[in-house]
Amino acid sequence: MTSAAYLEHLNPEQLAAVTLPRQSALILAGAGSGKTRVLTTRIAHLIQTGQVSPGGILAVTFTNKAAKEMLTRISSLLPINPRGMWVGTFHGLCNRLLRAHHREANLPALFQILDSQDQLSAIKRLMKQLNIDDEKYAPKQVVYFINNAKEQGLRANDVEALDDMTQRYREIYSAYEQQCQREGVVDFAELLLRSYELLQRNEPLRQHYQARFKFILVDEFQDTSRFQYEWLKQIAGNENAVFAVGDDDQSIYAFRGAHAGNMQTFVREFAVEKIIKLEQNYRSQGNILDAANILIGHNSERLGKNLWTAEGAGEPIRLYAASSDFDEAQFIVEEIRALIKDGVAASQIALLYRSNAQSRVLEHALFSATVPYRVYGGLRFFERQEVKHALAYLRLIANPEDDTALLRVINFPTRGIGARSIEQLQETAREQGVSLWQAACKKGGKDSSKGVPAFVLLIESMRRDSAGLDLAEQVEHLLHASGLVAHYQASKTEADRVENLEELINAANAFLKEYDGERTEEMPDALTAFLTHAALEAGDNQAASGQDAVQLMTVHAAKGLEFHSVFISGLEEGLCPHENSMFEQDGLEEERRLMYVAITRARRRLYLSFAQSRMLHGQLRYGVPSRFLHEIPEKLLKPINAPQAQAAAASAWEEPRTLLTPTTETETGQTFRIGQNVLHAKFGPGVIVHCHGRGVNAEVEVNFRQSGMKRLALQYAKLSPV
DNA sequence: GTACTCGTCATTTTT
DNA sequence: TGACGAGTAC
Repeated sequence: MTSAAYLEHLNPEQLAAVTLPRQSALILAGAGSGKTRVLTTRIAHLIQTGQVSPGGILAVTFTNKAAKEMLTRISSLLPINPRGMWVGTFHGLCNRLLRAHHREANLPALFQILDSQDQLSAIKRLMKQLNIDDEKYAPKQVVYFINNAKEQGLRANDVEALDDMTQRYREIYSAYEQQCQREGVVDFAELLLRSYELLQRNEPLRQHYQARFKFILVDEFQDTSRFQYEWLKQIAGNENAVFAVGDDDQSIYAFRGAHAGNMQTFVREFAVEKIIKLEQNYRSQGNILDAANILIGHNSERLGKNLWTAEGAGEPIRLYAASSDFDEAQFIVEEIRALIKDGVAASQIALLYRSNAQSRVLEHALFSATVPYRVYGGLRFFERQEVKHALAYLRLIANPEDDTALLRVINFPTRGIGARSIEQLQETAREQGVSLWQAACKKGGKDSSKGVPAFVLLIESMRRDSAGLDLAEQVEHLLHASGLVAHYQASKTEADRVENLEELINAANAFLKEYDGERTEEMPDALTAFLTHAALEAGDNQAASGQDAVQLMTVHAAKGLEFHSVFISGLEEGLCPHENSMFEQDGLEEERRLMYVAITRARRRLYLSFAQSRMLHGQLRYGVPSRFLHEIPEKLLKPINAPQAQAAAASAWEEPRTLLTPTTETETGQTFRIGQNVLHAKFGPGVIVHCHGRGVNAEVEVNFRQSGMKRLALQYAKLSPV
């Protein structure tokens, strides 16, 4: 057979990547360079040429959406059943592994997954029980501590506690571990850690999977965390080929643990010989790419890459200097109307901003002008209060020992079980070392028409009555039996929640259809599968779809998307780059990457705008154009409202007075400034957060990556700039 | 239990 | 400015 059809129309680099022999490789895939295509075509190619059967493929993505798209595209290339392949998110794959080997992992067959909300409430509950002052130890901090420890592969016992605070945290962590184990629940971080430990401990199992997954492919490799990388290493073993696709310039998730440095580590540890760069861009026109290339060129920590296009330069980038945020919004709305009038679909116009708070003015202006729009972000379907309540009833049917679920609905809708009764239950449960459910059952007796005994009866009857029903019928039954529907129907303010409850029935139905098609040995029953699905995949980011509407979202949310026209608003110092980023390790470079991602979303037309004044936190703030605007060559920009915009573009960048970064000077004349990255002999890398005094009195406060905040006298401390 | 007030807080977010 | 949680009053 000559070259297969699916290999046609690939450029030489893409072709090289797709047909690479079995070896570990790094594909540096620039924005719009066809990375998903390369990934999916490679998988198809590997199978088609008989190098591997579907079962030998493991492909990891970061979002369920990406995983789904990958599967769809593979199916369109090959008439194979993709069931045998393991394609999914890290968490999804871990779940699959743990379901298949729950006994070896010391988990119940029907273990449930806690989402972030559930985890936080579990921690709050635990802390109340342990009588820990939540003023002194904020539950959110505790969650952070635990997740952070797990991300480093540490159990409570492994955490080194040098101070009282950490000691306390560790105690809570330990109690939390026990609580989860008792209830048969795992949080997101636990999925990873547990499956990692399982493979590490269980050699036959590890060898089994290492022998099975001959080809491992990772999407968005720059977004992997340190632990996810370790996880990959373990499942890959020494023999298998890891095909990592990523773009260090689009690494914008360091704040949630992404470690782009994994790319270099990967090259070293997997002895990567082939680094293939995909630099031809099929999305944007020349001027947009030039701006993006030059901007990102200001970053120092790069693997290096330059996007190019076979298309022409296209339109210039439009720059608008607004007098206020209000003015900026007005301008944008006018331009949008003009674009729509010119025939651009509203859904092909994106309005991007750095932080969600900025959307308000824009929404207001769009609304007033009756331009249809759609805002991304906010609560997702399975995170909604009413849906979580319904799911809690489902969870109780699946596993009554689930205390989190029980507490959520024991008195919702209200049925006269007050804080007092709940405390009593908790006390009994603790004394006897049993679940709340068991404590509730024991409480029975006297009057079973109300209170806790009635609740026990309710749950039991629900379980009995829904036994023969299919999933969707179960959901429907419980919605009514629990009184949830009646409760919301009776409410004046929350009646619209009923719709979402009805939607949940649809979701169950839809899930059932898919699930029946690929029932696997790992998933014992539809109910647990559905609950897992709900926890692992929180659903669409609201905003009613369907209508052709302008898309509003943060730059983060826009990653991976593309639009005919893009507006990047709020390009002011302090907003973009965000002021807080100055206190973070390599914060400015990450902000620049964010800007790079924003720019590369545009195919044809790009608008940049900033406002000289803006309402922020209820106060009027005067801003200075972002330094990123100055990094884009003037010749690419077309100032819309000269001379302000012209002046903004032309003037050389100066450190704005409002953000004037204080410096301090040592005796020896060495200067340090806020935001600077430094290296300490003992504490390692960190970033300067405050400066005080000068000469022999010079002091700095440094936020160290490992050891946190430290105050150092420069006279003694050995601090060197990085 | 619900409705109100007060105080606090304020990037980015997937699983 | 405005959203949210905690606490208080009925």
